[in-house]
Amino acid sequence: MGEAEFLAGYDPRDYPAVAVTVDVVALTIRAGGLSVLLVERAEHPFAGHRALPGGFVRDESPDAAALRELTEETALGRVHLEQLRTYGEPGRDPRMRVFSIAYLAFAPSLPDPLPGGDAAGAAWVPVEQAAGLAFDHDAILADGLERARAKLEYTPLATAFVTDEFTIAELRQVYAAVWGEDLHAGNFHRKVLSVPGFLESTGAVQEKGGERGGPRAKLYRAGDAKLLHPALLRPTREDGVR
Amino acid sequence: MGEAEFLAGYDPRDYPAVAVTVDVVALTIRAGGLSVLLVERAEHPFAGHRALPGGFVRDESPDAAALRELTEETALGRVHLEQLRTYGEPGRDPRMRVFSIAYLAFAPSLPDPLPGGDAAGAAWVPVEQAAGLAFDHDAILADGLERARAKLEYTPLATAFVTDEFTIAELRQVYAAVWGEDLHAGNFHRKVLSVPGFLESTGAVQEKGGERGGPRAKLYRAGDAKLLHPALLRPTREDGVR
DNA sequence: GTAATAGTGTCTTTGAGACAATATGGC
DNA sequence: GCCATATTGTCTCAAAGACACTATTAC
Repeated sequence: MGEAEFLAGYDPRDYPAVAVTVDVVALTIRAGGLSVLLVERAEHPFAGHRALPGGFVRDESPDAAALRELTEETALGRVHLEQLRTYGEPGRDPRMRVFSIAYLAFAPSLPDPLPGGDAAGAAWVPVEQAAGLAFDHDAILADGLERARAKLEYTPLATAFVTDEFTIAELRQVYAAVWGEDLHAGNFHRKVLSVPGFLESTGAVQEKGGERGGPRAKLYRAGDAKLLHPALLRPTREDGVR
Repeated sequence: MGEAEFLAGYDPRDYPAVAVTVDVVALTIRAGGLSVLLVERAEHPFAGHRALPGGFVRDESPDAAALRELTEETALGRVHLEQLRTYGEPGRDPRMRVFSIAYLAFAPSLPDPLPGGDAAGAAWVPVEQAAGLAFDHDAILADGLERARAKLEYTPLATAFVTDEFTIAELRQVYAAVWGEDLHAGNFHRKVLSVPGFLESTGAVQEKGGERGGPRAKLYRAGDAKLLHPALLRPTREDGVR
């Protein structure tokens, strides 16, 4: 049997029906805290519950589906999007077998969009208040947060949370918000500048100093490094995480 | 409409047919080199081509499906299995829309199984000879190798490649095989012993010294650390990977 | 005995982190 | 002037890596 005949005799309906969706953990920094984009579900199942934005994958790549779902909910500019992992336990959706390809998105802080998309009310919610989500979205969010915390260590992804030109203090606040720990300003300053390719000076300084005074900080752009060497390690948890 | 009526009126056949499979990048060390488990496809599409072992996900979790496909091809003992990522570009399988959840597996070196499973001939193939695979499996393999190399740095996963009790030299050969670089024996020895929870002494030594002489090495077991602190970093590529 | 290998010692360089000092600019 | 903040300086300690050395055992 050649491949042509094989394909002609092939009926996809012979296989049990499954669905594939994407769900997006979209993170941004708002008011100094890490926030996640959530929607309120209008339909069953879990009507009325909050959930991660997402939907069925159409005739498109999963990456494209994730970007489409994200821009349906909120107007994002530059956004970093990467695949997180896939969740497919039987029974995670009561309707049918659903596999969800989860994505992680980082976006610069947005003014205050509270986008009123077609899903009932999308909103940025501080991550510590995001619990009781629909389906297994609590677990997906937790995995996404852990991935984000780890990626800040050895990649320049913190720059995805800030505007094109930023100060080192703004970058430090990103690390502090994601890791949930304050970092020593002086040591952080010297360290990020010592990593080749992480930051690139614009030569300019801020228009004004801080709200309560202080010198005007220099402005930087993201450099061309894809990995940070040496890495910025998180302050040692009990050192020797068993 | 309540949830019960909703589910009653729900016909999965209303959705376009898609399939979900798992594909496994199973790695082991053989004759000092890193090898991957490949099968020869008996059926269209790509009949006669080599491919990663895999198959459809049944009424089971994706993790269980990956383990089942792996044990169908070869008798493995202890094996580490983790999800890699999901591949779902339209057109990656000519039959229908297929999403493949890829897994990464590490197994201790096996005597010489060349398992004769039901797929035509499964075999361990040195990774540098594994090219021209079916579907997008070349890319999946490349992603799996990169993940494996990175995970050796900050997790104790190298111990998944050796037997329960092992010498530090055996562990070093795992690193050398996966990273493709020789490591300094003395420094490696001191380093792995300095990482809390990585290795645990058994108190015993090898029965015999090396084939060409030398002292009998002490034996170790994997410790209880889940992360290595400090990490074992790869020898600096051009430092500052841009 | 010879050669290969396990394990240890030592030294240098780099980087992380604690802390201090200086300079700037909003109020 | 006052005070918060940006930036730089200094010191200490940990760790990576180069290299050398000793001890052990197969042949």
